[in-house]
Parts: sequence; structure tokens; C-alpha cells
Amino acid sequence: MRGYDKRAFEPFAVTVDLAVLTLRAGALHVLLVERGQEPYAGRWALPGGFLLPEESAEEAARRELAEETGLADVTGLHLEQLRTYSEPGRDPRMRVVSVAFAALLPDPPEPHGGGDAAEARWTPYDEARGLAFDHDRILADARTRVGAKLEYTCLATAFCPAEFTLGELQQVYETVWGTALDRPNFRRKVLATPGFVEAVPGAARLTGGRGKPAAVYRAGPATTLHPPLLRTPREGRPA
Amino acid sequence: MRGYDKRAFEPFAVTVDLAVLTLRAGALHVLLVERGQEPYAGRWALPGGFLLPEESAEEAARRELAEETGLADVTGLHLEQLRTYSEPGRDPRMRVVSVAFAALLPDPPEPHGGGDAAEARWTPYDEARGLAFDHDRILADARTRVGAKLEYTCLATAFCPAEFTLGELQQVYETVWGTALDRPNFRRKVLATPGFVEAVPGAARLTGGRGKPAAVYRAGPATTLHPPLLRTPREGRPA
DNA sequence: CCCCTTTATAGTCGCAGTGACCATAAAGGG
DNA sequence: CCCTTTATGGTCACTGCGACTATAAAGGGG
Repeated sequence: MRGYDKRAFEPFAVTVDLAVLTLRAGALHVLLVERGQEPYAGRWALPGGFLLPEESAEEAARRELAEETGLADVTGLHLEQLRTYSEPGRDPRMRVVSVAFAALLPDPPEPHGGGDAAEARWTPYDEARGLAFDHDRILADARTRVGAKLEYTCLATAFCPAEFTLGELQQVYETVWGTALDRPNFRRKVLATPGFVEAVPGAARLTGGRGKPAAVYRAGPATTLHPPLLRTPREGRPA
Repeated sequence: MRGYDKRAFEPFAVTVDLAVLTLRAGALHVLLVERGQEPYAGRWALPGGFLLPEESAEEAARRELAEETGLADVTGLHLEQLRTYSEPGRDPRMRVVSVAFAALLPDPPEPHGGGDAAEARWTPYDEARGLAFDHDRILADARTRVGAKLEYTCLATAFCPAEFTLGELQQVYETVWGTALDRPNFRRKVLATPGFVEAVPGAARLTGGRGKPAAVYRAGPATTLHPPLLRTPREGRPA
């Protein structure tokens, strides 16, 4: 099996599946599409599609992401390969190998159905169950991966718009992890990490309509967090 | 592209590629095979092969691992999916999508050539350059991944035999990371992590032929390291 | 046999990071 | 004018860890 023998291999269909995650109203949401055909007709599924003959999985994922979200520019968005799902029975009709990606969006636009007529919708993560194929597992893997990478990378800013407050950044951690963080300590940790965030001079913004206006920051050049921001939860969210 | 349309997709060849890593004589080694056919005939490459019609990528990887190493039982070995490489030009003859894995072996057996006649050899990591296809990159990604997982998981024991000393475990970190660690501090950290290692009662072994015999440990049930064992190197290796 | 080297193990000291607090500043609402 | 809300600044103590010293247990060379 070491050399390539034209009689030795079977052709497979190769697709990409996308777990497009965002934060809406303080809750993690995922972009789902309603399937119009069998199998799993009428069921919700992760967006995705087949690789074109001359594109890589990353290119296919970014193309699908643009189609499904309707965003004109998806070049700045965080797109990350999760893993590949290749169990023989995962598609009841034929052998499909799927490369899964996680995409992180800041401000979520309302999805339009893309090129075809199927409906696309932002769904709270907790309500996204019973998806088609093995998409429940892919979605769970995406959340696990993103939650873990929040600990030791600067990934959290990918959920935020270009300018954000530290309270909004903290909400990213609290929402994805499902835990409450101490605000002064979070602030101290973020500001002590060189290159995580950069202050926007003179800018301040009211966040909840009340209270002192918060300073505004931008994402810095750093990508990793040393030392990491460990997930050590208090009991529950007081809010 | 959302539904499956039989006219909408191209079939691809799907392979698995394995970065089989081990420690020999205090250096990281990788299992390479010599290619017997074009393209890249005579060049060294990572072992791998095509998916069979009724197996997953994980099953194919474990099958290839058994064939290439000649080990009868590869069920206990650590096998981990790295990522999938799908750039259109990565195989000059046809479109091949490859799912890459990293495998970690404790005591390295001499490889026999497996089912076919091509040569297989353990090669020091630093000398494994100029591999066929994009295998240089896959191998580099494997080392990066393994090095990172040593920080926050108990993966290091996968490089050790069933019973090992703390000095041998420390050598795993030092070899993969290329840094020197303080022996008492390493010992304190490992023993303070519940479930990382378990003492084998009454067992002791001479390691270098000289010096005090070291206590013997087994891998414990823990899989993650909280808090992590951060890579903060001293200048260079004194040895 | 003694001493030196080598390896393993035990312990100490001080600093950095952080969790748990408390206090103050600056906004809006009644 | 006071209360609530949010942001920000600071303290204190504990933990984990890097750096380092000391002791124990083996073999080697004279």
C-alpha cells in the first residue's frame, strides 16, 4: 500500500463542514441550514459542500462561509481546521469524507440563504441538537476546541468587532466557558499580556446604557497567551 | 452546494500519512520509507496509504502503523489525527487528499519493510529533510503538535515503556522540546499532578549504569495536566 | 578500602501570578 | 440627591515554580 497503484484505491467524495460560531445576546450561536433533500430532509445541518476540483479544503471552507453568511469579505475571519470525519457509515448514500472547520464571527449578520433556496438560521448552541449526519459531534468538537484555545491563545478577539471593551471580551470567555470571571482580575490578566489588546486612545463607550463608559481596545499582534488564562470556574454565574 | 448532487462533486483519492515518532538514544526519530516508484522514486517519505472502501481514516492509520512497524499489537499506541492536507498540487499525478496522523512509540523495534519490498528506517528528526510530497510540512506539524501537547497533557508517557523512571520521563520533555529541565523541579511537578504517574512499589532500576537506582513508575489514569507544565527553557543543554 | 564521580531524591528561599476581596470613579434613573 | 450600574484601581494572601543546596546510594579508579 505504499506506492500509488491505480488499482489499489477507491474514489471518495470529499466535503467540508463548517461550525460557524458567534455570540448573540450573550449566548453562543451556530449557523445552521435546513436540508431540502434526502437524506435528513427537513433536518438542520452544518453548512458545507463538496470540494471543487481545483481548490483546497481551506478554500472550499472560505467559499462556503461567504456563501452562507452573505458576507462580502470573509478574509479576516478566523477559520480553523478541526479534524476529518471519515467513518464509512456517516452518509447513508455513499462514502463521504468530510473536513470540518470552525469559523468565528464577531458581529453576526442575518444569513440569507445563499445561492440556493434552503433556509439558514442562527441557532443557540444549546438548542442545536439532532442535526443531520454526524454534525452533532462535529459541533461539540468545535465548541471543545474553541473553549480550549481561549485558554492559551488570543482567539477571543475573533468573536469581537474591531473595537471592543474589556467587558465584552470577558463576556466571550464567560459565554464560551459557561463560567463567571472576576472582572478586576480578568482586566489585570489581559492588560498584563503584551500584545493581547491595544488601547484606542481617547475612545470610550457606554456598554449597558448605564454605568461608567468603558475604554475601547483593539486586538493586538499577539496570538498566544503565556502564561495561559486557565479555566478555574467559580460556582455559577451570578447574573 | 448544500445538498448532495451527483453531478456536483468530483471524486478524490484519500490517503493517510503517518508521522511515527519515537525516542532513540536521546534523540527524536521518525519512521521513514523509501519510495520505490514515481513520483519521488528513491526519496524518503512518511509511511501511509490509501483508505480501503470500508474503513475510517483512523482504522487505515492503525493498519498502516502495524504494517510498517511490524508490531503485532498496536492497540495501545497513541495515535492522533493531525490535520488534513488537500492542496490541489500536493501529488503531481492526481488529486489526493491526505489525512495525517501522529503516532508515538515507546521502545522502537527495527522496522521490517512490511508487505512490500521498500525499505523502512528510523531517521533522526533533524536529518529527515527533503521528504517526498509535502511530508516535510506534515512532519514539522507533527512535532509542533506533540511538543505543545506535552505542556498540557500526560502524553509524554506514550514515549515511555510500561515502566519507566522519572529521569526517562524527563528526557522525553527535554528531547522533544530541545531544552534542559531542572531535575528536582520536574520531579516535584510530576508527583504533584494526581494521576500522572503511579509508583511501582519496591521497584528500582539503574539507569546510566552508575549512580543511585531510580524508583520505577507507571503511567497513571490522568490525561490532562492542570495546571500545565510550561515550556520555559534555560539557555542550552549542559549535556 | 577510600574517595571521587554520577545519578536520584529531599528540602529551602524568594518571586510572580492569581483568586478573593475592597474601594473609588463615572455614568443614568427615580 | 441618592441609588444602581458599570468600569477601574488597588490590597492581601496563597500557590506554583525557578534557582539552588544538601543528602543518599550506586560504581570506578587509585
